Amino acid sequence: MIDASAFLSALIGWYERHGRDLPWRHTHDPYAIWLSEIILQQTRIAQGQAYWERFMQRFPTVQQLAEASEDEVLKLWQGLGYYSRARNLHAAARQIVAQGRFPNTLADIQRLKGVGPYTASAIAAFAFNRPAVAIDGNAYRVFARLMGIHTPINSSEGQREFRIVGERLFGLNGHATTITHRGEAPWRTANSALMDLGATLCTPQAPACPECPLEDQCVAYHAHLTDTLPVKQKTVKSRTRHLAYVWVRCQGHVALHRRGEGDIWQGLWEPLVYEDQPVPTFQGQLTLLSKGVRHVLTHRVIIADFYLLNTDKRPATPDGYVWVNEEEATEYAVPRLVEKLQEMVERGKC
DNA sequence: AACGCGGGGGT
DNA sequence: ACCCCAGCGTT
Repeated sequence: MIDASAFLSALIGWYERHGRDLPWRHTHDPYAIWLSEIILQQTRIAQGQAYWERFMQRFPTVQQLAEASEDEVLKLWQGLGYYSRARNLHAAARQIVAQGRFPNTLADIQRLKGVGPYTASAIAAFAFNRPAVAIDGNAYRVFARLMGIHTPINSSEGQREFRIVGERLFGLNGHATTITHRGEAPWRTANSALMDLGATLCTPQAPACPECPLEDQCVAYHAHLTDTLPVKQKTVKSRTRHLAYVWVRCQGHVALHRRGEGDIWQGLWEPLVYEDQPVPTFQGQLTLLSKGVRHVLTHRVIIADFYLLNTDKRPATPDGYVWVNEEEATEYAVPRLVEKLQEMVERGKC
């Protein structure tokens, strides 16, 4: 079995030549790194990078983020999905400011809202170069293949097992390595290298094993198991929901409401909505803009009809709706699906 | 342990 | 159609 020193030196040697150059690797600012980690949870770099840059520009410091309203943070987050990340990000910013400084130990970092085992380890390593192993989807894949582990990576048992394996491969279990990188502890580099190896070589499909510095040691490579590992537990199948949105335009205003807890898109805004029931008759002119718009979430498929209602008299709306100036409607954070509706309404004007 | 939570890209 | 992505919080 490969030991920590051999693993780390192979990994770091490869990274010196083939590692990715990413903007948040040019700083050790824990705020910038924390922000990148939250944005990149379950999110590809290609999708998240522009958001990181916009957040850093609008909120250069954690104090400025803490002073913002939650609505502004949600608006800046719009389109990125998993909106609880944005709400937790904002809450954690206020935690950090209340504490007076950014937490700098693994345990204290993980007490921040929205920061779990992976993100805490990543911040500890990237910001503070602490001895930690950040096990994300890339690391799970590398470890499963390298060590031939069949335990499902998304099971409790798997999480425990892979953490133990990662700590052993990094030499964090009392058997300290003497590996260093540029005269410093190797943890920042080792974690970057592990992710880059998983993202660019040890890919889910068609891994580039001949280019891998760990090929000789890799159980999956020798046993032809790269198509089998890692193992994941079955996922729940998605269900279909039917929605009808009505963009109610009345004297330059439109009715919006904020979605509540216990459902998708919590905290985001949307126009008048009907679920599993017909759209009633209104005074004024009701136009069907689009029928059966398909919108896919992780465990939901949403089929939506879009309507535009032009009327001179405000129809009765359920509690919680507010009438906002139509030009200002774009200031509200909305789900991507509602953004599509807004685009159709806007196009219809021309 | 199981489930809910977005949106986008690749094959 | 299915998989995956720098996962976390709740039940």
